[in-house]
Amino acid sequence: LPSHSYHPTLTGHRFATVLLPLAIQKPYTYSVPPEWQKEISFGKRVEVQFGRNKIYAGLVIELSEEKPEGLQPKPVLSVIDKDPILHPAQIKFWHWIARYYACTMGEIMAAALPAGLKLSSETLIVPSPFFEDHIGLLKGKEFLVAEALENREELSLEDIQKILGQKTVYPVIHSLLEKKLIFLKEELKRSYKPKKVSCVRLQEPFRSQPELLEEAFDMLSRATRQVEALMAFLQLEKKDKHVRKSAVYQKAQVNSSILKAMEKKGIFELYELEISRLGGYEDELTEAPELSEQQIRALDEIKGCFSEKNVCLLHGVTGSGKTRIYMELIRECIERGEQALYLLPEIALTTQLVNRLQRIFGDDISVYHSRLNNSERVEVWQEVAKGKPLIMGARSGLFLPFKKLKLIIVDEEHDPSFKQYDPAPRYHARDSAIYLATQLGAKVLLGTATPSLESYYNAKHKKYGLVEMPERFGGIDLPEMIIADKRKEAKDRKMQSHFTSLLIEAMQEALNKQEQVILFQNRRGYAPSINCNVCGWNQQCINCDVSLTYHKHSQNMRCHYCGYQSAIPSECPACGNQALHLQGFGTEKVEDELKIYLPEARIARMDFDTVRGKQAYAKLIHDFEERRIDILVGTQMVTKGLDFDNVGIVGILSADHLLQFPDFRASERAFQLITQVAGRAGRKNKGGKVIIQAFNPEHPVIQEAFHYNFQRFYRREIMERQSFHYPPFNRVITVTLKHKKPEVLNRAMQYYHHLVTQNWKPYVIGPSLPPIPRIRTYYLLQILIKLPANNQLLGPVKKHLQEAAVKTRAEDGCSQLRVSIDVDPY
DNA sequence: AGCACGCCGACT
DNA sequence: GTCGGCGTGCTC
Repeated sequence: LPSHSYHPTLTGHRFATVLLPLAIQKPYTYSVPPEWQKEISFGKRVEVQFGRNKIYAGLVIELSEEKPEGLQPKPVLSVIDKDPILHPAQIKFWHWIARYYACTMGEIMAAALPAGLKLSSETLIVPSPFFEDHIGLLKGKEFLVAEALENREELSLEDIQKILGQKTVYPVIHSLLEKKLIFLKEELKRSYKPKKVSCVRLQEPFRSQPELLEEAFDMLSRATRQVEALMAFLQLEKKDKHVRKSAVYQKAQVNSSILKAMEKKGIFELYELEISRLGGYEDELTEAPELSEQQIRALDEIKGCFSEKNVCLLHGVTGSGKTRIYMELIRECIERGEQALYLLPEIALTTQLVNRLQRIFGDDISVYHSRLNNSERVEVWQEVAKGKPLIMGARSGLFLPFKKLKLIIVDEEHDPSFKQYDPAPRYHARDSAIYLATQLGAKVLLGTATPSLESYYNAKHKKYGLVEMPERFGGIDLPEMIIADKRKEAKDRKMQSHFTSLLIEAMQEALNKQEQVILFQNRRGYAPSINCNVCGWNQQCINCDVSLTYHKHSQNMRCHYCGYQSAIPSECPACGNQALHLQGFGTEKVEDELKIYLPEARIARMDFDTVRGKQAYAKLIHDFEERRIDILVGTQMVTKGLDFDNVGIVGILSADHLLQFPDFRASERAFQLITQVAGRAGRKNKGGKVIIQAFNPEHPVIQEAFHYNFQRFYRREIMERQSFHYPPFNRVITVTLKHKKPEVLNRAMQYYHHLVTQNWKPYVIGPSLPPIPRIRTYYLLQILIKLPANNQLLGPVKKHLQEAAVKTRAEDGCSQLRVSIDVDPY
């Protein structure tokens, strides 16, 4: 056939592959009606029907001319977005995550898009024109529904469930539909609405010809209030392009009827202005402080390294001023007209650091984290798409629709919260950032005082650049480390409950000098369990295989895995013994007992329980900054990125606990936590001290942290990893199967294991019971896959693991089985 | 995630 | 008999 055409033909895309905001395996294909073919494009959302009546906003990820075989595509109902909400690069990134982390595109869509962009319809029932004539004839449940409909105009399925007091509502609805008394209505819920304010401006000709205003004043000569309103407006207009109605009300003491009257006279015009929900930065901007010599050198080295490599690891001790270096790189990035992403562990975002950068970059920053509401997230999304220069975000910030992202900073690179555990996608933001950057031609800076073993290994082996900053900013010494031997003090009877005399005395001394104290204990609640010392009973959670933690403050027992709560047992239900005793200690107990030993100190606690409220975290930090708190007791929260001037003592109450996790990363975590929490001491003033309490002070990790000897820690730990075939030498994948019935789970695991070992026997370890074998009423079993790093088999293995999951679920009785695959389960 | 359909035990 | 709960399969 000739390639030219004699008649104009439709050149649009005729079929669209659409991702739906649902937990389903694959995308679906829809046809594109002619009227939408010009409008539709990659990355826009479309309104589509899925199933019998539901309507969703799906995302177009592919367009084609060919009709797919064996499908009868439904038509796209409309194109929702004027501009794409994503660029092709993002979808390419999603595809990579789906492959690498063995998850579905739908799961990524769920994680990536803010809720406000994931729309689905709600089914509503409304009365038909025949409704009135026939209600009289109805009886029973149909009558109840009809009666409610008479008063309410429309009912949701949930309403009907409530009216009938039962879950199944379809039989009743079908019967009413058949009798043609009702209609079903499906509408996409618009969850995001721009925020608007009412404004006032002059009507023409006054707006463009202010000299004519004389006439306006003449016209109003007898209406004094209106004259006042006009004068107020003219003053306000000098300061602000858009004058708000409310501002005029306030300034001229007038109300809406006056403005309406002036609108009729042709003077004012009222209009709605879309405004942002994201508060702008209002304070003065300041210059970043001078760079130190060390910082200048480090900056040079980083830039040198970026000329050859995409990734650079910045290893700088706590307080060396890494943030100042980020600022410089970000500034240069913004000056080139590019975008930068600053990734942080969630908890570090709500605080000091954001303010610090805002003082430099002002409104060039948007912040993206879990405390934003849905509308705010959509607005950040839109700002990023428009080219906002700097985004500070938690891990999900990676998914924002950047236009020209050229720099990603992963601060606190070692932090475990960069890895998402549940639900899928179980991705690591640091590793994903490196892929994304490579794809976009961007650079990645990993910053930390305690590099992860993987990153340091990669740097040592020249995969990443490596820049070291061994000194603190301003030549301040690293805080002095002191180990308090709990075993020895216990023997000498010098311990006061969980405090060594060394720690108590040091705290007392700090308080005398008006210095502040941070205490770290890695457990919340009062005591991790209550035990019977006769028969050994302790109270377990009804949903999980863990003991309940005693919370003194709220006077109950709680499960830290599912949130289950119960009363405090007064006696042992097994043997009737009334002398139950508390085992172990958490932050509540530390706080409580401090009040006894240091009664004059002002003590506050910072853990999951005290910072649940929206502002609680910020308030605690502020109070500590303002020195309204002397001693801050907390969990990991106190280790993350806090920067206080006046901390004289940091105490680690039980270093041994940190080493007890049943995980190959326990040592790494312990070293990082001790070093990080120690880094909170003496940041501005000299002479900060860190007191590490331990029963086993000789433990190599405690010794290495004590000597600030990262190198020795690294050498020892990397050898262990090598000899036990752990990362970075081997790749690890865990597969966890979950089911409510243990017998079904056992059978399913047997089959799954059988399928996997058929092909990959040498790499499979297990099945085994995980450390907590039952969580939230689900029984768990897992297998471990270990493969040499860079192994060609990695791809096929992951694919097979996914296929085996589908096959196992297809077995009799296994449809409720849940399979989670976790690649690099750090 | 819904929604339909089929199976099965509990009750009018 | 039939109502309602639950498991299973399918949706372009």
